[in-house]
Amino acid sequence: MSNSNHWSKEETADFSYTFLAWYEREKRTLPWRENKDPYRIWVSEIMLQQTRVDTVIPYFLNFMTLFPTIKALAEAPEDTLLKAWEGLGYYSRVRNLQKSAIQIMEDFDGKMPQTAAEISTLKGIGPYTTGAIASMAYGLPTPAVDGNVMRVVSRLFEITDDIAKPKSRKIFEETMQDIISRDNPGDFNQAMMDLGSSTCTPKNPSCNLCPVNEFCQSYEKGTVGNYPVKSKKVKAKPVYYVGMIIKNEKGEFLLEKRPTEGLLANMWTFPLFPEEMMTHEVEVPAGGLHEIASEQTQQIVLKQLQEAMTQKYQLHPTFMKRPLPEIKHIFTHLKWFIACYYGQVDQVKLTDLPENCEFVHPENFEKYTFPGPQQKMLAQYQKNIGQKK
DNA sequence: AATGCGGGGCG
DNA sequence: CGCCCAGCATT
Repeated sequence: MSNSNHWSKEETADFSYTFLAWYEREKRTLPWRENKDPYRIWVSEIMLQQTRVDTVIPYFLNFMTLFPTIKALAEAPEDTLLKAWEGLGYYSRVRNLQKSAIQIMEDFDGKMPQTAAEISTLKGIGPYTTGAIASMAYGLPTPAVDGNVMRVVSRLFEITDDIAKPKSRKIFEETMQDIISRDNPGDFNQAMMDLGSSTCTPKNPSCNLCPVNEFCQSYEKGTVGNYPVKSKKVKAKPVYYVGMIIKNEKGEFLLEKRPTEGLLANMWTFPLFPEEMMTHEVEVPAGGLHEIASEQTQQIVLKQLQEAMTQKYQLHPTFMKRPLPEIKHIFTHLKWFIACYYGQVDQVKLTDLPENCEFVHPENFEKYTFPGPQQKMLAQYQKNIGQKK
């Protein structure tokens, strides 16, 4: 965890002085830095979300020509607006921008609200953008914590909180709250972001050129490379299954016990088959098996289901034509997608079932351990089929 | 806490 | 070419 006391008053003042002097010398000339017009700052900050400065500049200039005021933005026709954003991506940003402009016309008398609390009520403005506008336009000492700032601050104070976790943002906001310049919070925030993009870069930071390296704890210790701590979200690997929900004439369901080792060991599920076994002859839509449009393709899949059931269980179910909507279940390292087919069998001959399989009545399900995916399959069945007769 | 949104840069 | 990036809203 982070320490809560960072620098003495003197060190804090010393840092601000050095840092702001550097910013004054080195800051880039950008169209939205010409003045402190809150509208310009707002639009630029929205455009800069997930978008590089060089990309934003021409869009910003064009946007300001087309919609020079909040009122003009609020009244802009949808197609003109979208056209002005074309190519920037994340189009909900521009829709929210206009929603907020309308909100400002109606609730704030056409003037940008001037407190952090009010600014943050606007659509598309979260914690970062609130801090950016409040500090840059109104001189409020509000942190504006984005990825750059978390990186810089984590190195300055050797903060080990994982910046990939949403709740870590709070730690960095508190740290910024402690060190932000009360005299010039807007430039302080912008200096943080400039430093992060120019010098205190993710890879190969230019510490020897850094204006504040004498304040940097990780630089002093030679541990800059350890920061920020950022967990890689190990992408859960997708695995596709077909689930068989087989009911016999006594109302019992076929359950299968999983192997004694490995994932979900010894737990019970409806039989699961790797999807490829059913679909090696067909193309599966992105949304899963239940989105197969062609009757013919469905028939091929059904035929494969039949063969699989015969081979493994000596059962000959009558299947529904389409599977239930695909179920998702996320493990740490795997993401299961299961398309369940419901089928009925007449035969009650149990002798041919494999040893790890049983027909079980729902009354007795509580005696069996069901893992998450099985709970979801069961719920999906009950929702779609279990009710109706 | 996890996911979708859309481009661009990078290996 | 696929992988990763990162604020915000939504769920």
